[in-house]
Amino acid sequence: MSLDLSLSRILPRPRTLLLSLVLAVAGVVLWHSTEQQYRERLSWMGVTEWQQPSAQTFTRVLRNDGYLVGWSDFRVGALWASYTLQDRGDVNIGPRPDFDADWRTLWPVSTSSYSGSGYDRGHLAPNYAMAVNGGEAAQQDSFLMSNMLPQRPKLNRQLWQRLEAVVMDHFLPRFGRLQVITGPIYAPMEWASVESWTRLALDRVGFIEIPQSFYKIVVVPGETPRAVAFIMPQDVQGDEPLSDYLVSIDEVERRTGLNFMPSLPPAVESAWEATAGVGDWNLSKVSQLPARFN
DNA sequence: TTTATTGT
Repeated sequence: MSLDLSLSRILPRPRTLLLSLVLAVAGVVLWHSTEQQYRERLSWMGVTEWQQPSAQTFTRVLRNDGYLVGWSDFRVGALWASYTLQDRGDVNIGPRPDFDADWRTLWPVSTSSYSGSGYDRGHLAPNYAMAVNGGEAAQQDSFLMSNMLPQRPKLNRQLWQRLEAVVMDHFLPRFGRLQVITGPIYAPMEWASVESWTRLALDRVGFIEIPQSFYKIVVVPGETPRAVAFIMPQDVQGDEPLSDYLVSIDEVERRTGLNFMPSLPPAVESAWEATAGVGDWNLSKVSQLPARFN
């Protein structure tokens, strides 16, 4: 008896091969369209893009319960977090969960990576907003380390906390629905400067690059959408008026290189170009509200 | 605890 090792015995029959291919393609198409639907639900008018894509700007979109994160393997940190909020009235939220490592980042960012650094683990998509809007699963996901960036305590616990509280306590009840995009701004990289390289190599918490400042964009979806944006630096006292940090969305795009809400009609976008705070946000009323913690 | 770390 001889052993038949000819290819025809090993390879599937042409018909089987074709069927497998068709199923594989159908699977990919289905997965892609499902993933698109998830992403669109969490980001009104399109997922954040780069103005000029390059190897350095490579971003992976991590989908979570309640929010999306654009993860940069180059910075070892998120470049943006995006979520939509719906006013749900008074909701009791569960206890504050523990921080959790996220294996998808590939880089080892553990829950103790920030220890002794002098920086807080600052949420991009906030615990409270995620808990109210998306329930327990979203709240738990908001504690993934991929949703954290190094923030100075006075920024995280005071100025930034006040901004997050205003979004939930004033903007959301008033407008009913919001699109929020938030993330870091890094010092511009000058390729010819030794200082720039030194900072890139050393100004880190573990592997994570330390941002210079943070932005938050808040939009009321609609045909003539309102928009407001802030950029807040690391070094603040915490009790400054929020309105001191008002910027236009265009300014945030210039400083990040990102293109937010890429599907917006050009007319709407150009209306936002130079204006900080399109429409009335009643900032004078909320700008000086105190921090919850001191 | 609508933010967190430190230290016990």
